[in-house]
Amino acid sequence: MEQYFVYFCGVISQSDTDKRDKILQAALKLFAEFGFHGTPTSKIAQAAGVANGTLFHYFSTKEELITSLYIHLKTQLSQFSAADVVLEQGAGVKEKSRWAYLNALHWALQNPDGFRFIQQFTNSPFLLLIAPEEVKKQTAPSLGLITEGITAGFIKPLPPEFIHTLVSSHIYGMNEFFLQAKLLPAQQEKLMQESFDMLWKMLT
Amino acid sequence: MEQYFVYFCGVISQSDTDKRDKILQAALKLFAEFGFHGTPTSKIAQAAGVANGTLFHYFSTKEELITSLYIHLKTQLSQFSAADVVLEQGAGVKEKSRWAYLNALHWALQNPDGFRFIQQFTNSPFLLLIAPEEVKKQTAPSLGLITEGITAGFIKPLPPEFIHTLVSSHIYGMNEFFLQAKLLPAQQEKLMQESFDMLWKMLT
Amino acid sequence: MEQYFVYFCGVISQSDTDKRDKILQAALKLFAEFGFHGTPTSKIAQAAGVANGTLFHYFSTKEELITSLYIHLKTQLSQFSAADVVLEQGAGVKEKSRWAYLNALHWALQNPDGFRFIQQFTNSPFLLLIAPEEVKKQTAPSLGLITEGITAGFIKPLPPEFIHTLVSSHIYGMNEFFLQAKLLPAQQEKLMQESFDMLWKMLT
Amino acid sequence: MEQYFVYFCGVISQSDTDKRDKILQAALKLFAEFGFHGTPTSKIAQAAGVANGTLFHYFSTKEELITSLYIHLKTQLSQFSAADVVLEQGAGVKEKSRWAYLNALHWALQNPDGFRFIQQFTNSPFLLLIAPEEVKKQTAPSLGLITEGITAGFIKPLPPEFIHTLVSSHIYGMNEFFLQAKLLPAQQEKLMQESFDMLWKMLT
DNA sequence: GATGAATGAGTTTTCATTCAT
DNA sequence: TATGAATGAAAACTCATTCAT
Repeated sequence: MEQYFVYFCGVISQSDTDKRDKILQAALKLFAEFGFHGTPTSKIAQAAGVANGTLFHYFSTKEELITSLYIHLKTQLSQFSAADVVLEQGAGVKEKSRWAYLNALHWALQNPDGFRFIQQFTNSPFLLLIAPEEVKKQTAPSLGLITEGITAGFIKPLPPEFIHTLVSSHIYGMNEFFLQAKLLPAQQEKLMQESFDMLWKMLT
Repeated sequence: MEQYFVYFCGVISQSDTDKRDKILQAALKLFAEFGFHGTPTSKIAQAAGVANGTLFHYFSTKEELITSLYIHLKTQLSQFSAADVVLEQGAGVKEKSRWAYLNALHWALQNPDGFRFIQQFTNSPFLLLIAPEEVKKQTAPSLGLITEGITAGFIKPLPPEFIHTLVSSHIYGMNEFFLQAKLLPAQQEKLMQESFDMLWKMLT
Repeated sequence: MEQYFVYFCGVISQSDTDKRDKILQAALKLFAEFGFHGTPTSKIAQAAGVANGTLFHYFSTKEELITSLYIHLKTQLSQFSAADVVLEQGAGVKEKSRWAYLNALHWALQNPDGFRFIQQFTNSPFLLLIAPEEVKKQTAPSLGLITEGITAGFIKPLPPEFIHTLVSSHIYGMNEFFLQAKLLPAQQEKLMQESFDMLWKMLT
Repeated sequence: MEQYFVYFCGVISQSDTDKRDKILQAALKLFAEFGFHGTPTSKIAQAAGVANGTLFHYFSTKEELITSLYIHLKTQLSQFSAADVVLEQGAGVKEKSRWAYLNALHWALQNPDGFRFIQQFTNSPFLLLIAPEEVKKQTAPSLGLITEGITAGFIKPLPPEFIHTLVSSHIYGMNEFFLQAKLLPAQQEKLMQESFDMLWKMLT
């Protein structure tokens, strides 16, 4: 389960320039704390240790920086969520769902800034700037699994998007609770498992 | 069930000045569309049909306007949610919960701008400006009902805050789905009822 | 020597309305602390316990309030300075000068806000708004005494305005020193007497 | 004696940026005429030939601009006053004092805007923003000379700060008179010399 | 006379973005 | 590529003044 502890910085870049990464990281940290409107680009550049103009060398607009960051994090989250599911091809729908669910929640807990940013973004007018195809790409694995579950007769025969929305907001709520309740790791893990059972009970 | 259709504007004022109301209404409409950072105070004043300075006569700060609006809407939502529950004292926990759940969802659907604003606010750094006691006041009825349900043995013996968070995010998700799916009223009502049953199944 | 302790409020009005006085008093106190640009008319009205608009009932402009206050205080100061001089008609020039000098200094120490305001005003562009005849009226007694001294051969045969300016700035400096040095009354009085002797030595 | 005629602009900058200087110069000219509250930053920027934002690139606040200008001018004045005094190490206390006195007065006459600004500033609430150590640094040379004079038995044994205050206000008064009397240079120079003798007579 | 809500021009300040180096 | 000084449009907020009551 060590993939949970992969450091954020290591995950976000790899291919691009060093500076681009530093900018994204700095932006994320500041956005999480002050919101994107409360964070001037100058502060981001400063925190990233680059010049003011350099930021605009990599992102032609503040808006582009924000949406880039969103797509990056959302992609990362959905990949992370689907990670082990892919590996355990032999597993049943329930087990695969449990993995996906727990992975997503773990990612959120490991990347509080990232998850917070995603929430902020989702509830902002910026969301409209994301191409629908991009959105689809990211929900596809989840919707696939749900469809599989419905077809196999495990999950209630309701629109997959509906189920997906319920699952997403359930994860959102769990994260919210964990952030505020500050449980011990063991308690947290136990409650996480139990919450999946509750969720599954609701959906089947 | 006609109280669901009370118009927002009628609900928000009554006691205060005319202009103060107009400002709040205008702010709500613009915030919902452009976000609060995307909405200059000058635009709000203009939309409200008052002078620029008048806005600051009623709200000494843009921030104060935003938080005032939030508290107003949140209070309205929680009162609306609890409305019939109070009346039906004889009802069982499940029925009272159903009422509270459906009421909240109805309010969200009747006041899409208001609900959208609440979401934006909740996910913004502004939330920290709200006194914790104010937050408690608003979640109290819901927590009371949950505690009652746990005591009576209906709801799982988990922390009431935990249950509350799950219920809230469930409502949040439902609203999200309805906003995007554009169902017929009848379908919507049916799915709403069914979703409560699912929720109840999960919690018991 | 009890005239030194005449209360300011008693001195400033007498004939006009109660409210006009309260406004002037409040203005003086606030101007002394925050400067006239740092003091909004609304604050003055508030401190005076009258409505915002009432201020403009008595003074059609903030500027008029400021200049009225200046003329009032300056008149008071010069009258106070000349007070005993008038009474002691038999005294010699030196003694009359000493009285005038000490009186002025006492007034400054009894009315620190007033003196501070006069200084601020004198060094501001507002000074240009005062009619030259008004200025002359106030310096007349002092200039008369100086001319008398020059004619009598006591004071150096230099332009009276020149002497007057030196005396004024001497008083200004003495006040400045007393304000900052916080001497005991007895020491203060002694130094005051000594400073007159120094001044007289310089001028003769 | 040609150093008296060094132009202000030449003195103020040298090391700093071009624009920073232009802003300070423009500010000085406008402040002298309209007072600092009567001078919007936009006008300063305009007069300096820079963009509005550029002013805030160099001075984060209007207040900072004002205090920077004050410290700059006050430093310049005290350096200028002490200039030749330092050179004439062999001279007696009286001659050194005469130089310092005349230098200060010459500076005031050469830099009427600067002196006027210093007066305005000194009589404004802004003065409190200046660190006491900064104030001390500037009065140190003068106090030193006075102390020397007292020790040597020339100047009356009174507190040096007291003497300093009297000298300062004497200079202030002289300047005031010269500004208003518009004498011929020769007359002015003669009166200046005479006024020093009068001052010295007073202090010894 | 007295009020105080309402006004809107004007002020300081911020900040995304550009561009010469 | 990278820089950071410079820009100027736009934002929040202030405040002297008016006027209907």
